[in-house]
Amino acid sequence: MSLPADFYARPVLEVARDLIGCVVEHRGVSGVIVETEAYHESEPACHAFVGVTARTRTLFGEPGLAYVYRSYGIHALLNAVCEPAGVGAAVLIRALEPLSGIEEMRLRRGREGRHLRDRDLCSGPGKLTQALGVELSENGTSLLDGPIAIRAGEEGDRDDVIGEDGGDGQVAAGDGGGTQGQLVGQSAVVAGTRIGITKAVELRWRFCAAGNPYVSRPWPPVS
DNA sequence: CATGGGATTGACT
DNA sequence: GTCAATCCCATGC
Repeated sequence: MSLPADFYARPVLEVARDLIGCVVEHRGVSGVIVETEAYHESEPACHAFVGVTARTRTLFGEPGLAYVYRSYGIHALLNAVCEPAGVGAAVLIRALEPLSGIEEMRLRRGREGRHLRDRDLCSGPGKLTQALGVELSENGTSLLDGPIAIRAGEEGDRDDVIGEDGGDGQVAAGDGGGTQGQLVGQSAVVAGTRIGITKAVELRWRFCAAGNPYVSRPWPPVS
């Protein structure tokens, strides 16, 4: 069962957090979402910041649509459109923990895929679309009953978010740094700053499964 | 119509 | 650590 439209028709930050632990399936392979980022029309890092254009049309569409666009002229990046229709917002899927069809993922990752560890197959937004076989032409398709499916994970509630704070941008002081890798079941989620953007860099709108080795980059940063 | 800048990755020094 | 690849489209003249 795919997640319903109501799931996506909520504030994009909630959806981004709740998608951690959910499962994406496409063309015979699947993986658990371990990293997401939220984007909203109210902040300049979001494509929808400029309003409705040919490029951003999907972003302003129905919640539960797939927004797929080309990044750096090379990669396809996969997003889930959120909030009510008319509001430009989406969650970028940034990393997966491969679940099924791993050999197929290796093939789709090309020559190099054969030599990769499982943890490197989907550890980035461009890598996972290649491993899943997601293409630009799937922009605007439905995540509810289209070619790309997202369903709830096996785990139950995952309400506790580590690292959220009063909004002053400080990282919650890492409890000595040594316990970051301790999993509290699968439910712990850490919030941090988004990657690869130049605007609104201070917003901590990135969410990762705490201590999960399949994320694109660790949080907190290893400086 | 010309230009510039990416929500990245992999190869290379 | 640096850097090129590559293309869509928003912006400005």
